[in-house]
Amino acid sequence: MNLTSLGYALLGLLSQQPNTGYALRNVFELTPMGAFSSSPGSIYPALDKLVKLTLVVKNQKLAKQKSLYHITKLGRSALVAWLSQNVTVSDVAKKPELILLRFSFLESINDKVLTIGFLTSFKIALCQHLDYLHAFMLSAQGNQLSTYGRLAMESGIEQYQTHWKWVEKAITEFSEISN
Amino acid sequence: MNLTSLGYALLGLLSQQPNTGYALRNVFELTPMGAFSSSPGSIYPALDKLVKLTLVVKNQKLAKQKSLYHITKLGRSALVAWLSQNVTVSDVAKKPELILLRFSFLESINDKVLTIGFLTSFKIALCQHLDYLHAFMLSAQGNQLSTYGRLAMESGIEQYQTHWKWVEKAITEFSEISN
DNA sequence: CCAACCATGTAAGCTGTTACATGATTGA
DNA sequence: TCAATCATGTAACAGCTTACATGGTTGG
Repeated sequence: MNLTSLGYALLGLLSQQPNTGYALRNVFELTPMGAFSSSPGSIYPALDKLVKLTLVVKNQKLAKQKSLYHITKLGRSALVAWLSQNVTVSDVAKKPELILLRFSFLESINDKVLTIGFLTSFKIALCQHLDYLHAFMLSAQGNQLSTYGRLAMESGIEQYQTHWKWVEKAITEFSEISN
Repeated sequence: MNLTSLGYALLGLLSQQPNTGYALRNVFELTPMGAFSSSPGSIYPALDKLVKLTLVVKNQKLAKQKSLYHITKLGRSALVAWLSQNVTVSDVAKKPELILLRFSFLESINDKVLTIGFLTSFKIALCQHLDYLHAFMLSAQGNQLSTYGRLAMESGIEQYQTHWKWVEKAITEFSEISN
């Protein structure tokens, strides 16, 4: 059951509450989730695909020409499967923005142990990737970097360090929450 | 002359030195530029397109079955046009990773004024986007965030703040460099 | 000589983009 | 009533992914 990022984003939003296609478009249009496309040409076909896979159902209950999408049990389990995967070094290196999206959808499951496990895997992957970046800086290729290249590398490293501090803070917050 | 991110990435790498398709693949495979696909099915068609647009030329000088790509004057001017654009809020919100890529390619031009202008536009766009995110947190939607949503938002804000500190540092470094 | 790697290419299929198109509802 | 916005769709096209395919070169 492999969906695209957009498919999972829609599934995650529908796990929070049933919604119309138009309202989902507005989430991408008007909130900080703006990295996803809000064009009808992407949203409606993506929703159609979720319906075809029976991960969501389409209810025509509202005013004509307006339909609500609900997540199904199968959809919820597909979402949980996606959210439960440990964060890998590849996730950190290639699609860091998806990690925070997955984290925010973990709210729908609201399982303290699962959340802390997720954050811990994120932390480990960050450590590994930071090790790789530091090693790269010390390698032959790293040594011949110009001012531009060095500054760009430093920017990347600072970003991951910021993530690392955040993850520490987040783990602490969840560890302190009553079960 | 609108290329995809991959097209610009290849053009930028070729502005540094002529290279083979295979070597370019290895850049995406083996260095921190790993967010781009290194598969032959993406690289070779993208290079073909650059050749068709006469932004690069293909030289069969080396051992048979191995060919070098060189950037042309037209290619260099297309790259400069891309790099010279001011960073917008939309760039910051939707594709932050491209901003640092563009910065690192500014090395090929090596123009202090242009570089500082680029960094300044980045800084301004960051300020605007941070204002937007803070306003969102204080809005009705921001106030009803759960622990998960709030932490995810904080992560985003911290990332942009880290960029802001980096940009301040980078501007200072370039301002101090002898002309 | 054989495995591993170098080096390039192509074809099928899916996704997303852009642009266009339609009709309903709401507020001035 | 008229414009703006709500709400959904579709068709053409470009791009990337995956998988497959081919042949050259190098080192043990």
